Amino acid sequence: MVQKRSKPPAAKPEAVAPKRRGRPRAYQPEIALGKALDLFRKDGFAATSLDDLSAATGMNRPSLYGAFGDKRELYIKSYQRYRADARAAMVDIFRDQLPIRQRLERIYAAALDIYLSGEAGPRGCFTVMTAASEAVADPDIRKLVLEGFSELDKAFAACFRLAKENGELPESADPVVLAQLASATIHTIAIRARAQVPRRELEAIVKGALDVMVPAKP
Amino acid sequence: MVQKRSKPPAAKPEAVAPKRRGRPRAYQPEIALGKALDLFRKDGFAATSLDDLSAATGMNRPSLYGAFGDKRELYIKSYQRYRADARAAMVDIFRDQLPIRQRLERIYAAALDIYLSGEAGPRGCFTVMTAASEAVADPDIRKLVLEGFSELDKAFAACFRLAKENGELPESADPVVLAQLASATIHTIAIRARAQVPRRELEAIVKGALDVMVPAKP
DNA sequence: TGATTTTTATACTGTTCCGCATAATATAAA
DNA sequence: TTTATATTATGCGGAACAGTATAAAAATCA
Repeated sequence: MVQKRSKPPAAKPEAVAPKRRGRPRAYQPEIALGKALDLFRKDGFAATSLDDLSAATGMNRPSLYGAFGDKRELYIKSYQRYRADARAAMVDIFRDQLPIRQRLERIYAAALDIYLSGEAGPRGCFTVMTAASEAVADPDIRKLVLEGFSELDKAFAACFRLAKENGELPESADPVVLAQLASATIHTIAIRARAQVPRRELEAIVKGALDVMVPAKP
Repeated sequence: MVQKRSKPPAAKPEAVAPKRRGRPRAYQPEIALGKALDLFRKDGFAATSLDDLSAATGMNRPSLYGAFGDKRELYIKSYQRYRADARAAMVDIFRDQLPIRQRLERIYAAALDIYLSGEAGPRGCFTVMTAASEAVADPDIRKLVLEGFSELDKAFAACFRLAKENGELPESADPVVLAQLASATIHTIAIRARAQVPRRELEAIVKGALDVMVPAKP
């Protein structure tokens, strides 16, 4: 692929009106992908049919194929969108300068918001759902899921490492071990959320875990 | 249902040869249920067809229906069998008198044996899998899953309570909070196992969690 | 032997599924 | 206008699916 097309003189970076050639799209890819993600999060891969996806996105099946590929590719793109959304919801918390306890509290609150959202009941964590289903037989999907786990572990470890440098944690604290506990807490509330354990109980689990991981401030 | 049948004088408790009336069964229900469980654990409810189940159990579909009911009932019976098996694998560990650290080590080792078993790769925890899929839309199944979570939480809490009584834990230790952490550790290794994280890494997670939950013995 | 009972074996029904082929439609370029 | 292009709309085809109806088989009982 040397030239993008024939004309566009490689000038403006696709400003506002790309002036596409044929019949205009009747859908917005980002919105449609969001709808697909909603469905997949609710019902999982196997129980979500292309007809369901077609109805939810407002796109008919050929358009779905044209835009996203087959069902598996759409699932993968939905999952990547989920990860991007989750990252976006967390990035401020990881960037702001905060005491470790507060930072963790905000992370878990944001996680619970994600896990408990959904019109037809809480939907849990899509990474966990995918690990429990498609990741077993599909190596590509498995790789993404492992990335998801690893990303979270590393983010938590960075938090604890920073807190230790700031003297918020005892010298004996091991950031990696604490990060694994923090991830485990994420996983347990994600799973329980999906079984419709009420938010109050999940918050109690988080509080108990925090009291063990970081010194509570009285 | 007043009388069981017509003849059997309510004497012997079904010794060995019940002398059933019609054509003898070509299958053993317990073995068939085990095969069904194996399949469900591997592929989940939606991705397991009755043809698959028929092939795995050696029973044709009408026999499956006669013995276990429809697919959903078979899934529920498989899940209950899973719980019974898991309980049986753990009961000794909970009964024996052991230092808390050793007891937990044995529990996690047994759990990993369950989660990592499977000819076609590790299959994780069926309770977690079910929570992630069927428990959302099916209240009966959800109830079973919540029971499963609760049973584990309570068993762990009993362990920690006993350890505290024995002076193995500081007075400040909260058995319920520790139990939630212990369950969280179960959940995280169950999920990661399903994504084929190697046993060594899972054991490292367990060790880290144990070092936080109970004093390591040097 | 013949009747009864229980299970197995075969095959059918209607539905749902995924993916695609074909045709219609709406835009830009010539 | 005409042509080229990109999308939408309709619907087909073959496979897989869950559940069941019907008939054959294998045992006990009379």
